[in-house]
Amino acid sequence: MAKAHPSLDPTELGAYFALIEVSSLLRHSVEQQLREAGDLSYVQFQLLARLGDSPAGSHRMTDLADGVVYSRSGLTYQAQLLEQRGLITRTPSPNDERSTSVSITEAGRDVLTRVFPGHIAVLNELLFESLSPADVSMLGDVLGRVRDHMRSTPPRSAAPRRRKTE
Amino acid sequence: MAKAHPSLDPTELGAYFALIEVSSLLRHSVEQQLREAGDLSYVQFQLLARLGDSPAGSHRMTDLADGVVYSRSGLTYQAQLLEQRGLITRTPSPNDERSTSVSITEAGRDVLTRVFPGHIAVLNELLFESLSPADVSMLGDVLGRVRDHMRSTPPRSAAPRRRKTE
DNA sequence: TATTGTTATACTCTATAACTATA
DNA sequence: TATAGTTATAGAGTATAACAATA
Repeated sequence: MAKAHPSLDPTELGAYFALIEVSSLLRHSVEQQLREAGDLSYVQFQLLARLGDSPAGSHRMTDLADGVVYSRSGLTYQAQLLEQRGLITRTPSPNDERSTSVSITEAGRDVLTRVFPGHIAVLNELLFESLSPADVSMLGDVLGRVRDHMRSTPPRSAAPRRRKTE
Repeated sequence: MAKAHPSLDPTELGAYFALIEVSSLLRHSVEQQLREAGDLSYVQFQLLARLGDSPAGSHRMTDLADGVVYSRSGLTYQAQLLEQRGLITRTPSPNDERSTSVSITEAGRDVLTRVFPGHIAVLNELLFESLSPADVSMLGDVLGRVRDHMRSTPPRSAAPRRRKTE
């Protein structure tokens, strides 16, 4: 809920600005690296990484859209691009014919492998270099809590899709 | 898979993922609010807010581009939109005829005033509600340090990112 | 009827390069 | 020559709504 009179104290303002600025700069650098190293947009990278992390190497479209904060049509668009490049495959799900099962291919894994080192290098350079292990730990803890809170808060405006438990 | 590469420990990975996810979700909600409340993109809001914060209510284009992490042409585009709506004015700088001085108008301040409450409400709802004052303080401190570090490294002008010293 | 996903479409945003003008 | 800014352009990405197919 919102406070009675909306205002932020300087500490909150500072945290907000820092968060926005850091994430913008980081995102920008990372996107550049991904584009150069593997001709991937950040969303495409996220999709591949998520599939690569999955034990089965596959997910349903809806699960992917949920994880990446996307409209389903946007996800379809990105999936088409990845499929055209042979980095993923899409097949109807056996259990539920409505669903599409998305799987990462060997070529997809290769691209991930090619892209990871530079990706990590950017993160180390920009994000972790100026932080102590304790800083990193706290950051993950605090932001993790925020994320859980955000995920549990239903979006205020039209979002007719429900999230399913994995 | 290659394993001789620098990798991230689970803590770092968690912090990174949380940062990306939180900033994405926050950005998404904030953009929606700004669009609904004042028909502003986030960049336009940033520009107006920056001008509104300035004592003189004006800045040079270059300073604005610097602050918002933008290409100059992108800034020109956004400034045109804001000027068409009468929210800012652009005039040649007196001292240096090459420069353009951008000023916020009364209408621009009105839009900011109209948009702020909802903006802050979203921040409170999504970001601050799940955090203690100490968390907020720590977040601002740590991310502030990261930002300073990022800012002190060469901007994303041209040079492709390399791991090794040049 | 509700859900999953695709398509059609229209639009916003962003970056690069060429350009003008001032310093 | 270098800097400040604009323009022209072109492409990528996104969301909305209509649609088809399955549950």
